Amino acid sequence: MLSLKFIRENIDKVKLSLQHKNVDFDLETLFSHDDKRRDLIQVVEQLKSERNTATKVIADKKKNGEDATTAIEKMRAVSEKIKVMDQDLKQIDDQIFNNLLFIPNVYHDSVPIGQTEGDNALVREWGKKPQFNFTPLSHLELSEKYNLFDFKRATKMSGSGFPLYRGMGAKLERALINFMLNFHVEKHGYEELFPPFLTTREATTTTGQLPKFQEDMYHISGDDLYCISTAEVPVTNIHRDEQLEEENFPYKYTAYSACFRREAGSYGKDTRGLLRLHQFNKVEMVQFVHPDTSYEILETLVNDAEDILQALGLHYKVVALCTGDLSFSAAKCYDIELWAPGEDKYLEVSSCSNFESFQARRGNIRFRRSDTNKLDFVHTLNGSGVATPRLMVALLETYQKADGSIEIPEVLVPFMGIDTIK
RNA sequence: GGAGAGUUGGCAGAGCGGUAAUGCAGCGGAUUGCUAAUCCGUAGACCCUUUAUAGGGUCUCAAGAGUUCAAAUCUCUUACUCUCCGCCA
Repeated sequence: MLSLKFIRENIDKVKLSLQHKNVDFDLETLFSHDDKRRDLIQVVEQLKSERNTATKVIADKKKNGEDATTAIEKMRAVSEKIKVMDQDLKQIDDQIFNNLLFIPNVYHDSVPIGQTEGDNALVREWGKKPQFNFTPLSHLELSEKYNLFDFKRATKMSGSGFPLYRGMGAKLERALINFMLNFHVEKHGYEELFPPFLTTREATTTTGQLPKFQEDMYHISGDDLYCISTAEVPVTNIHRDEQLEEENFPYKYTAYSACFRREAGSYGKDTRGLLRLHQFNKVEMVQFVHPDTSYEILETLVNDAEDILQALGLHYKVVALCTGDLSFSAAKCYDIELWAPGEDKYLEVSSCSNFESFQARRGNIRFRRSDTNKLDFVHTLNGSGVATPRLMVALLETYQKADGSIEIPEVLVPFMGIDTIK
């Protein structure tokens, strides 16, 4: 969420961001609500001030055994007025707050301008596309061979879009999760968390999934809980309504979670196998940092995700999202795309974003600045490190051999106990 | 699911209709050869005035609603915490 003050002071920036994110929003109405609110506050506070003085007078009179009836009668009318005005004020406050929740974050100056995916900027590539002296199979064909995934039977359980991993497929999935968690903890200094997978409406609003993207979330109506679409939701809320210590920056957390997405509106896109799912596994990194350093840290966060892919020896590219492709809450975002030889395309496996104070404001996550001694909002960052389904696809397709076997990358062998699937 | 107790400032803890004691910690200041001790100040959100410094006001005792001239205090609803019982991987 942006503050009204920020919006008023950076109106051009906000308008541009609305335009690039294709959001239709009436700022003028918002401002007029705010003006009305200020007027109301002035009047009602004047009345309250009167009441507070009168109340002391009444108390004194009663103490001295004098008659206070006239004063009480007078205050009765004032109190009635205050009551009505307070209700009006609350209504307008709610209205303003609810409007603010629908304004997207503004983008950072370094974000490339553009409308669609095609306008994203290539930042760097690592490794090369592997060469095969045979036609590489897709992950689905490999799965058929080794019975790694069972989509057909999964349908009996949950309908389409929910993967069932079997045998070596299940073990490899577990190995990937364990490998990534260990890596971030041991090599990158994150604290490991294992969070709840259902979150409250309030927690889900902090990170920006609600209220705007309600239709993308699975919702448990009986308890008003939401199935998390990423571990970002519970993990970011670990410090909601807290004041963090400046000397402890950056706060670094990594967490595995299952992720649930309804993917409303994307039917028919990438429906093959593991490419787009309603439930998948992901290891996430979340950081709470000092505002002055958040953009430097974003770079290191991307590197942390890249380290995983380098350790696994997979070719990828890093892309800076353009203004039009940027998500609602992000000020800047890098995507990492893995090469999948069997699919013959790059697959997005990670998004690393700086949200600046957008989420911190919604979740009231602050710290006291030593330079000004004032409270300020922290910056939050998060990145996938990384999502497993497409990682699994790229891995299987990259490491397949001419004899039909699949090599296990060295770093995963301790977790798998074997070095080849055959 | 049932019964009971509780939720007050960073922490501890009083107040139970007249508008938040006190202690500890942190921070700032004073004093002081140094340290310690002592003393003073000390929150946040919002609104107004002001070029600024600064000043004034309103609100905040888990959240919301109600009673009242006046609510931390009384009533109702909700959330959370603890204890016991039941159920349960």
